[in-house]
Amino acid sequence: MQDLNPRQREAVRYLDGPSLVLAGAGSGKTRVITAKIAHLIQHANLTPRHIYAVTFTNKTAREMKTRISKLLVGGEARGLNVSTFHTLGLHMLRREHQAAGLRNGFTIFDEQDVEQLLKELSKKNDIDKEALQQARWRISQWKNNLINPQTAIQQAEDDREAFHGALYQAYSNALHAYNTVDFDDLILRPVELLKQNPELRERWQNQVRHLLVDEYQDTNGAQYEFVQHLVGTQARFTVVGDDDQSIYAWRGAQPENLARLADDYPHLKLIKLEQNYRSTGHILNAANQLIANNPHVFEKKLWCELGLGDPLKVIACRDEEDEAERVISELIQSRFRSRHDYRDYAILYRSNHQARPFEKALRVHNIPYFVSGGVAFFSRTEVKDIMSYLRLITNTDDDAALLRVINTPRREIGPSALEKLAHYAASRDKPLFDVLDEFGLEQTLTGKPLKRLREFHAWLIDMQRLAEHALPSEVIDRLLNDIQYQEWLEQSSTNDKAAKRRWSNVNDLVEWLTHLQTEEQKGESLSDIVSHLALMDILERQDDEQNNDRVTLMTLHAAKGLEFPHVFLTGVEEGLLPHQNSIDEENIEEERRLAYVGLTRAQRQLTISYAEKRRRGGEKVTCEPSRFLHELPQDILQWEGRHIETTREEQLQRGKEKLAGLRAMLADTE
DNA sequence: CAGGTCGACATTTTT
DNA sequence: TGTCGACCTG
Repeated sequence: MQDLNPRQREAVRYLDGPSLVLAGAGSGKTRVITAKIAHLIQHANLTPRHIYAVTFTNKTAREMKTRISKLLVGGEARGLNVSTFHTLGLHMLRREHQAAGLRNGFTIFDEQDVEQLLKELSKKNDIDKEALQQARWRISQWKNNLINPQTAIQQAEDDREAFHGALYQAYSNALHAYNTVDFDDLILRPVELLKQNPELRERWQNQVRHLLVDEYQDTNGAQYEFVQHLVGTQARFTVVGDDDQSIYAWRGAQPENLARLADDYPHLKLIKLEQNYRSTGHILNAANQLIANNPHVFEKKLWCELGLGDPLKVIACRDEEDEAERVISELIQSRFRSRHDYRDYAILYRSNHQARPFEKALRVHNIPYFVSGGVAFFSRTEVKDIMSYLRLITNTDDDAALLRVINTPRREIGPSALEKLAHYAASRDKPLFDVLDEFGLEQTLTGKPLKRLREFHAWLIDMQRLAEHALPSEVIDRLLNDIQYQEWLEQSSTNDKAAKRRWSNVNDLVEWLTHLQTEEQKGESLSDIVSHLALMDILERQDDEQNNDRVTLMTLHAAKGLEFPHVFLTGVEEGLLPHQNSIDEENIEEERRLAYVGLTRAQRQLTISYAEKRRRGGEKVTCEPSRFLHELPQDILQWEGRHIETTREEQLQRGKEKLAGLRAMLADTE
């Protein structure tokens, strides 16, 4: 408590009702949340298991957990619930699966499964990729607003909406048949349960005695209601957010939920945290001035006591390779000067593919690095293959998983056999797996294909039996061995290197799986682990392993909530940041917030870079420096490189500075 | 049914 | 860059 400023202390102590903490970047909001949890346990007599804290990423959830246990003595934090919205929803669905109409061991559909299924369902309509995306997006939007298929169909006003509605209906039916849920369901279904079932609602409201929500500006409509129903009329909650850091509107987040809260809870206590503890003055000024270009619901001005610090450096580069080279050499020099660790540096970018050149340059210079990017890992075919196998073992109704693995590695079960199988299963109104050993199947399938299908069925039954009593790690070992997956990778990959890399990805997966089974003392079942994996509750853990002195590479989205002494904000160009799509959709404000998030990650040193030419698709395109660059206070920018508007004075100045820098370095070595 | 080859392809952000 | 799909042949 002594470490907190008066505002923060107020936020921690306030227990009389609902409260909203408007926390600017670096204002110590995580500190407030963790301190409040400790306070609730130590001074408000709440048992940890009645306290729920919700964050948006698994990483922050984990971080919060460790910070709280450091704050509390011994096992005082035991039983505390810190998780993402989706994990909380999953836990609720698990516990209440009967009420939700789900069978035990239900699985989670990921983005690709969803897309595949929608494609299958809309096959006869012959729609292109674009239209498919649109349908998916529309359905997700409906779900985020708690609109069911019937209502969607009723409200449809044109043909397209009607089509989407019908697809939504068919999609929901299919998910039900497969005993699966999608990501949106993890919020939607719990809300429905709470809404429709008074007994269940009361039980949960009694369970959740205080709810804390981090990054509240990123909640969507369904999540808003989730919170509402969990806290009930008692409304004992603390939500923390910052409208300037709302960067997930594209995913259905409604930053207006912040304002809506004040309407729904008239007694809402509003507390603003405006002192920034993270960044030096120049960095903060730049961020403040940039974000001032956005309209604001809540006025807020960040200030700090850390002094002005170094000016911001801007590096103009020839192309993306040049950018990578210059950023890395800047990093090397800086590290040499300041004797910082590699872990003190972060390279941030708008989109994932920008990481490549940096990775290459870092490898050339032998600098350890870490790319934070969970999705990429899980969309790898080898990872998806194994995941699908595991899913199928825990839930044989999961047709999507079955279709993915039934002929991988090759089992000589081709499209025509599958076509017949699917047809037969549809006529029997049963999951694919269930009809594999039916006699009736012999009407349509004979000979080798039939034999193969039967073999597959028998093998899977075996695996299921094994899964019942063996450890998850034993199951996966047996699986990889039975299907000869390493050999399959070797022969299906284009070259040895790729095969090796893919096999090592599989091993990573296995490693995390074993990790989950041993570390989490709960003794997780295979099905628990499979859903954890689906929620990407792993991998992010990589960075807190032993040798974590590495440079961090990540997207701006992934960087939210983190801080680094030195930050490189790269690819600051029109079309990239702001992204072209956002320019087209005239959604510059969110991009500006994204840039704001990037700027405010830096503690001491901020370097901005952009390329004048960049490879886009096939050919090189000329790029303009981002408009956001012009919105920064120009007098604190220190340009370097081939800036078009460079005046002679600036050139001279730069020369001098370079010399001074070299001298400093020399002095350093002596 | 498997496997090879060729050519097109397109690259926002994540639970 | 490498990933995906279409197409053809054995």
